[in-house]
Order: sequence, then C-alpha cells, then structure tokens
Amino acid sequence: MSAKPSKAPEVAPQDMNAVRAAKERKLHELLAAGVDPYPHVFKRSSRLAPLAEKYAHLKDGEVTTDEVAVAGRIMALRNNGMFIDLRDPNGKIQLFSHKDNTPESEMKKLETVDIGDIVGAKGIIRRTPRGELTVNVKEFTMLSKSLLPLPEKYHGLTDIEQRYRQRYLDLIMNEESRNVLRTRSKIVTGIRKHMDALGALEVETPILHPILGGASAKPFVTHHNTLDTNFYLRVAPELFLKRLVIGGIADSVYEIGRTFRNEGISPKHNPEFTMIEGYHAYMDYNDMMDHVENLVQAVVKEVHGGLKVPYGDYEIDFSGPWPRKGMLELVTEATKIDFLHFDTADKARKAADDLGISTPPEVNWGQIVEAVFAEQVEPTLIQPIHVTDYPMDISPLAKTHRSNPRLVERFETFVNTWEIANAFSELNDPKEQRRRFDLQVAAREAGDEEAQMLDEDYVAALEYGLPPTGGWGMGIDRFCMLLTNSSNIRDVICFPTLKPKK
RNA sequence: GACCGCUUAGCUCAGCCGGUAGAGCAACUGACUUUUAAUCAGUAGGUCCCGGGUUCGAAUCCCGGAGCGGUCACCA
Repeated sequence: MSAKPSKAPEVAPQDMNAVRAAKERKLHELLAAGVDPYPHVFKRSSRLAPLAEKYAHLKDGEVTTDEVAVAGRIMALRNNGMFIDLRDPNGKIQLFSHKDNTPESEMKKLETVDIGDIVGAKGIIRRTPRGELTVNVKEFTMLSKSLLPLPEKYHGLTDIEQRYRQRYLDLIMNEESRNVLRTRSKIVTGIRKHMDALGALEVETPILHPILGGASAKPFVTHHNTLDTNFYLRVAPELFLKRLVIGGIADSVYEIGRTFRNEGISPKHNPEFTMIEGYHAYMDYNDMMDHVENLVQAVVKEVHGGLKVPYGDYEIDFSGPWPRKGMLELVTEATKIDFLHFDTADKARKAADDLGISTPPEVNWGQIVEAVFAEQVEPTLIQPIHVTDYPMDISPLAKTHRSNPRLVERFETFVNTWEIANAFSELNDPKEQRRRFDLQVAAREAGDEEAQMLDEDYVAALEYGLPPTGGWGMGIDRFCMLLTNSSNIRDVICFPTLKPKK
C-alpha cells in the first residue's frame, strides 16, 4: 500500500471517541512507517512465568547478560512508557526503555504503543533495584495494535452484564475470572482422567433427538431443512448411552457434553449446561455411590489439594464415607410423618397440606413425597450425602427397588443443598420399562409437559438385553461452582446465555 | 413468570429539596525521569438506557418499555 502519513483516520469521527481516535492515528503512523501492525509470528525465547522462576534468584539491582525475547499484552505504562507492564496468560514482566540502553529507533516506537497492545520485546534481563524482573529493551515489535481502550486499570471491569457479554474483556482485566474458568477446565480434565483410569470408554451421542428422553424437562426444538423434520436438543444423553452398553461397545461408557433445557434462567440454571453421564455394566446403584464418591473426592483433591472446600458461609468436607440415607427416612426425620404409610396420593396430599405444602390434584404419591423432601429436607443437606431409594413415580428409568415395589434403586448426591449427582440401578426389564413409559405418556396427555415420551426403539433395544447396569450423571457446572466458590453459574461458563441486546 | 433494585464520559463512580454535567483512570499537549494505581500542569471527551408525561425548567418527579442483578416460583 502507498504509505503516506495520514493525520485523519479513515473512520468517521462521530463513530469514535477520542481514545479510539488516538489509537487509529497511531495505527496510521505505523502503516505510514511501513510497519505491519499485525505481523504473522513472533518467536519467544520463553513465556513469562518460566522466566520469573528461572530468575527468582536475581537480587535487587542485579543485571545479567542473558538475552530474552518476550511477548504479551501491555497492561500499564509508567513514566511515559519507560516502564511497561507486560502480561501473558501465566506471568508478567516489566519492560524498561531508556535512551541510555535502548536504540533511538526503538525509543521512537514507544510513541505508537498503547496500553492494551500486544507487543514483543528483546533485550537483556535484570532485576531493578526495587525488585521488579525487567527486560532492558533493545528491540520492540508491535504484534497486534489495539483500537479500543481497556477498562480502568485499578477497578477493572465490574459491570456484571458487560463481564458476561464481553467475556474477553473480563478475562483481560480480572485474574479471578481467568482462574475460575481455568479451574473448570482442570475439573473436566480431572473427571476424564478418573474415568479413563477406570477403563471407561468416552463416547459421543446425538444432541439432535427425534424423541425426547432420559430426563423430565422442557426441550428446545429445532428444525432440519432437508429432512424437513423437527428435532429436540437433548435433555439428557441417557437412552443413547444405554444403547451403547446394550451393543457391548464397552462395559463402561461415559459422555461429557452439552445438554439443553428450555426452562428458567437463574443463578443456578443456564439453558445449556454440561453433564457427565456414565454407565457401568454388572453394577448397581450401591456401586455407583462408591463410584461417585471416589470420583468427586479425586477431583476435589486434585483441584484443591485437600478435601475441605470453602463455599459461601460453609466449609464443605468431602472426606468419606458420606452418609447414605433413604429419602423417605429423611422425610420422616424432618416431618415425623412416614409417607410410606399412605397408600394413595390423596392421603399423602392431605399430610403435605398439613405441613403447608400444597400440591395440585393431578400429582401422584411420589411427586408429593418429592415436594415435601424438597421443602423440608433439601435445605438442610450441606455436607455430602447420598439420598437413596426414590419413589418409582418420579423415576421412570430406574430399576424397581429389590425390597420395596413403590421405590426404585436410585440415589441423588447432595452437597450444599444442591443435587450434584443422580444415579440408579438401570431399569433393564423391557416390559416394566414399557409400563413406565405408558405411565409417562398418560401424564403427558394429562398436561405434564415434562413427562417423558415413549421411545419404541429404546424399548426394542432393551428387548435384546441390557446387562444389569449402574448409571450416574452429574452437572459439571454446579460442581464447578462448588469448587470455585462461585455463587452464579454464569461465573463458571465462558459465555453464558444472555438475552441479545437491542 | 412475580416482586424489589440498578442503568450518568471508553472504564470506576459522584451528582443533595427539580435550576440545565462532575471526579479518578484511560486519551491528548507539555514537564519530569528507576517507576509499581508513578508524579505535576493543562486540554478534550456526554442520546444522563429508550419513549411519553408533569413543570417556566427533569439525570433528578410520574407512567410505559428494555437490559441486567437480587429474591421467590420451576428445574440440574
């Protein structure tokens, strides 16, 4: 391009604030000088964190003859650019430019450098008398000229909405945000490592589901054009994973993946969230309790170093063994009422009413027990506990309890009043499964939007034979909230769902 | 979905009983030069979220709307 110095930026002035205009001007100065403000590559001799380690022994004021090439984002300029704070994802270093040791050509480049630019620098490394590890700049390279100003350096970006909408800015400015999302990554890696060590096979199953299944939830609906068919975005991977166990691809399979529920958004609910589900042949829900406990402990230890984790006003102690208590038993402890004594929904409803928990007439016995449990027991479950033996009414995919036909072999693990895991001995009797589906379909026809659909192919798969299988699922996002002391699920999601602006 | 709250410069925030817009950072001009939120002097920067209304006069009061947050309801 013809590099002619241009005073006037190419963008209409009314579209820019003064800060941007100054940056545009500097960009033009670079172009005019024949400098590419967006070069293709820069060879670093080291990242910043290893440098800090390598030179930790340098005393204040000590100078080396070691030449380094470093790169990162400029976070601060002091003394008209004599001191630059450079940062990369894991470290920081100071750049020092002074006419006594920096060539005039490089000193000149400082005039086109702003806070927020990505730059590279070469020079010898030293520690200043005030103790800052520093590169004495011999050569400057603009690596990416920024055109927008960074948020205020001291307070950072605090506007919660903007932090989620422009997560990149939040990440540039807030160490805490970077750390929370890094911890999430570590948690997922830790889970995967634990599962792989067990010999479980990681698989991927469809997100586009022609038939809703695997959980009671309201779905998103989407459309495939050439098939001219609507699909649901999955609310759970469950039925496909069990098909794989039927197929014998492995004794243990698991999937970590995005799941979608078209329900309210809250500090604990994002419309798309990440679950892990695992299925293990020849095991039952007792084995799953051991499994969930081991896995959670392994990951907590890996992320936190120990098993005690602060959350809000509490300290969660993940050391085991975690108590295992029946849901009905817990309800009885809390209410002095044994709901197993009520053989009809009406009797249970009356007892719930007396507790101030009203339920609509169409709900069944299990749903009433669940409502009482949610109201009276859940808020007390701070430390890890496996709540076992759920009503069959609310568990259409779980195997009937071996000692009580009204219950199923299911448990949910609670921590900090939240359900973090849900597991059962999988129902593998095809006739019983069909009967359960029929009940769901009836509930759906009676207006229960969240009741499950009959999946003929899944029943057919069961008819070929699913081994006795233990299955479990865990919401990764909430688990991450617990381990990062986050009070909002959005903090542990890189790009949480927001209403589009305007 | 209901209730409550917030929204002012690029960012962080003031703005009283209604009298016509302020600071710090960032930017610009200059000074200074081993700083650590550098310092000093000066300059520029506004759809006060949007739309109505009341008023001589609205960032401020009233009504409606939007986005976000908190609480509750449902869900994991």
